[in-house]
Formats: sequence, structure tokens, C-alpha cells
Amino acid sequence: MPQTARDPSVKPSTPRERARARTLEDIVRLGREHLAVHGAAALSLRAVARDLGVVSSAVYRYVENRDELLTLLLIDAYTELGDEVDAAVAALPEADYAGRFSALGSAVRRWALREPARYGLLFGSPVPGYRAPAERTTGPGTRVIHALMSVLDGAYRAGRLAAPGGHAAVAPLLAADLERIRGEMGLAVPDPLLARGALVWTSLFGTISFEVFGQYGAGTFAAPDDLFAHHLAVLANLAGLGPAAHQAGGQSAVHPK
Amino acid sequence: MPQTARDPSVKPSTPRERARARTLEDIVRLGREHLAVHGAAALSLRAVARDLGVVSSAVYRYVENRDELLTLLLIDAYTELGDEVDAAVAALPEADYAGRFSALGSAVRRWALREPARYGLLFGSPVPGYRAPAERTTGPGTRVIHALMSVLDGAYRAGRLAAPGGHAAVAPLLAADLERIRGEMGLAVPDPLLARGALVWTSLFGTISFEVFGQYGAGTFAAPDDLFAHHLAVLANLAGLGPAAHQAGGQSAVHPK
DNA sequence: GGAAGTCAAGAGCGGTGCTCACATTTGTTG
DNA sequence: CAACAAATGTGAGCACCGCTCTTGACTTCC
Repeated sequence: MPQTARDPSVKPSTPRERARARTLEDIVRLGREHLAVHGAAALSLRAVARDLGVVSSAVYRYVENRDELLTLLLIDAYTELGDEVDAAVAALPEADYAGRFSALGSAVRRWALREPARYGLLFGSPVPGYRAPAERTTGPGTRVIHALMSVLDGAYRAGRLAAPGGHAAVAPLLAADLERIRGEMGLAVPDPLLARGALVWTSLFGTISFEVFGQYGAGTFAAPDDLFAHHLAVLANLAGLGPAAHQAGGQSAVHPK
Repeated sequence: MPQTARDPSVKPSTPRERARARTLEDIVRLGREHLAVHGAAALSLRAVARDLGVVSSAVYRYVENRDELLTLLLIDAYTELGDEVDAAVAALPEADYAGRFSALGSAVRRWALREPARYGLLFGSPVPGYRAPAERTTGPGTRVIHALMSVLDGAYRAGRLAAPGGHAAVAPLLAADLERIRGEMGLAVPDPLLARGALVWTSLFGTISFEVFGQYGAGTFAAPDDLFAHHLAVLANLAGLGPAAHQAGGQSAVHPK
């Protein structure tokens, strides 16, 4: 493969490398647009080439194959989601744990509703023949859970994470997993709270997925904002954050700006 | 369209109709196998035709197009899932509400892990160009939520559904939605419990989706059974069922046979 | 027996991912 | 500046896809 050195950490020096980087950016941008309109499985390299004003085989100079483009779009989407979540969380004071939790959940939902196809690529059914390269996607792909756990861990260290009522027993094997995760992520929260954090994590995405993917019936919920706000409040409580101080409900929480 | 009358409620009388029904069953069966192996977006009518030992165009005598086959597979999957959930719930006494809830969740998970591609078709990202015909899919598609709400409603009517602590306020618009749903489904549970039931519903599928779709990292959870059992116990508590009487955790809950 | 209905076959259209030999452009270097 | 080599674009081609249409054969019923 005659691909040139493409280390993104090194600023492109020569004009040729600059042009190449720009073309690749265009390809990703066009791919993102096609993805948003037609969905992941319908992503077509030929269509991207057409929009790029180039013959179909030319894009293979920049992208090895369709899966490679999918990987780029995956990283692109994870990064954008992670940026927006981080920004939403950072907009509130560090000690406002309930507010930060609410902002995190609302940011994820806002992005998901704005970019349903890209959300589907990240959190929907896996693309049939495609295996995401873990060494490239786990980093961007774990930003949301890291942000969530960071909020919960901060609340715990500040003594603001209430021990949950009705302690569900944590089985030994699960405790081993949690212990390892706690070490890898540098957390302090004990097992029951950590396990609940995982549940809150999956529940958040479950709720959002149902809304984005249309799993609720057509006109089942006329007030999805209120429904999500309610769920978010319950989940904050479940995570141990107690009743959300910065009101978790209503339109204002969904559009914090 | 020269399609014959194909009302499934009428038993096929003539041998021609019998043969036709049998061929259509074969097509659905082969489609199901292809779906399980290659995923929804890669479902190919030509491949089904090959396996059927027939030229590709012949399949169009039985199935209008690819979307029609997808609809048949959708109904087929919803029905199988609904049957298994109903059977798992009915295997426990009606008054064992916590046990029935646990059985329901475990049955969904068991089916999802056994049939990941079909699960993805039902609860994953929507197939790009495809719109499920609501008049044919909502019936089979709402069986699980009906079963879940039936358990919760029964527990409530029996006075066994605890009022949840930390009541999250139910916004007026949401209350209107809940009132309508309560009427359509013939339920008695009040708003806070109904809203929590919806959250438990989406959370259950969120957890299962994360596991089936590999959203947890590769080796993040070595004990997924224990993790799910824990989540199920917390969700039962969240729904208002209190600590699950028929122990909700462990392998025995996942494989209740 | 003939008419109506049903069905499989095959060619064909436009689309896809991907490969390869060839032509062209472009930056560097003698 | 000219020549060279690397990078890039081109177009044909392969195999697959969904889907349509015509043709011929077959079954069923009057």
C-alpha cells in the first residue's frame, strides 16, 4: 500500500500532505452527511465519490475500504458526542453533582435526537460485517461513561452520594469485575454504588434509544421531554444523587442554554 | 398484482394454496437463518432464493419485496419473543409478582442472547429505508410491555406494589400521556408507578442491548449473568416490587428451568 | 378440451464494493 | 529548467445486490 505516513499528531508540512488531509476531511464530512440522511448500512463509497466530484475508485486512495470509512465516522461521532457531553458537564460547578448528572444525560439525548443515524451507528445494532478496531475506538467510545463515573465518584468523595436503599447483593464474580474496573478508572465508589452507576448508564441509553429508534409507539408519548426529564430524575435518585437540586425536568434542562 | 387471497385466518383448502403456504413458510425460515447469521441489513432475497433452490425472481411470487420479508421476519421474531416471555411468566404463580418480573426480564435476555441479530432487528437501529407497517407489527410488538405492565398492575391491585420513595414529580403533559395509556391498557397503577414502569421497561432493554450489542468493552464484565441479575434486582425494587422474593439473582434466575 | 390462473426461468436495469492497468498531475531533485 | 518519481485520478471490469418484465410451462377448473 503506497499510503504515505499519516500520523495525525504531526502537522502536515508539505502542501501535498495538506491537500491530502483536506481531501480526507471532505470524505469524512460527506460520509457523515450520507450517514445522517440514509443510515449506516446504506453508506455508499460511490455516493461519497460522486459528491466529491471524483470517480469511485479514487476514494480508495484515501480510505482503505468501506469499513475504514465507518471507523472514521465512528470515531468522529464518539468525539463529537464526548465533546458536547464534556462541555455540558463543565458548564456547571463541580460541586453540583446532580446538576452535572442531569446535564450529562440531557446532552446525550440532545445529540442523539439531533443525529439519530450517527447515534444508531454508535449504540444501535452492530453493522453486519463490521468489527470496530478496539485500539482506535475504545478511547473516544468510553468518554461518556468516564464522564458519568467521574461525576458519581466526585459526589462520593464529597460525601454526597447516598447509600442506596434496598441493597441488592453483589455476587462475588461481579465484585471482582467491579474491583478491576474501579482500579482501571481510578474510582473510589464502593461496589453497590458502582453497580448502580452501571445500571444508570445503561438505563440512560436504553431510554434514549427507545425514543430515538421509535420503540415507543407512534403517538404513545406526546411529551417526550417530560418523560425523559422524569426518567432522568428517577435515575439520579437511583444513582444515589438524591433529588436533583438543579431541577432535572422540563424543557430548560433539555436545552440548558 | 395477481396475488391470490392470502388471509391467514382461513385454512388453505386447495393443494395449491397448501403448497403456496408451505413455500412461504420456507422463505421465512430461510430468511430467519440468514438474518441470524448475517444481520438485518445484509438480508438478501437472492441468497434466500438460492437456498430455496429457485431463481431469484421466483421469490417475488410469494413476497412482494425485501421490506415485506423484513416485516414477516419482524412479526415472526416479536411473536417468538412474546411466546417465550408469556411462557416464562405463566410458569410462576400469579401472586409471585417479583418472581414473574424476574422471569420476564430473564426470558427477554435469554432470547436476545440466543438471537442477537433478530433482537437487533427489533430493538436496534432501524433498517435504513424500512418503515414497519404499524397495523401489522404493533400487536406482536407490544406483547412484552403488556406482560410487564400486567405484572405491575396485578401487584398494585393486590396492594403489593410499594409507593416509590423520592417521588419524582410528574409533569402535566406527561400525566396526560399516562392517563391515556392507562385507559388503553386497562391499568389501575397511578402515575408515579406507571412512569417508573416505563423507565424499568426501557432500562431492561437498555441493559440487554448493551450486552447483546457489545457496548460494554470486550472484557469489561467477565460475569454478565451476575451483572444482569443485579440490575434486575435493582429494577424490581425501582418498579416498586420491593426486594425480589424469588431470588432474582444468579444463574438459576437466568435459566429458570 | 379449452380457458383461466399460477409459477419458474432468464434477461436486463441500475446500484453496490472493490481491483487493476493506465494516464495524469505534482513536488522534488539533478 | 528539465527529468524523474511519487502521488493521484481514470475507466474498465468482476461479482454481488434489489427489482422488473417477458416468455414458456404447468395446474386447475369450467
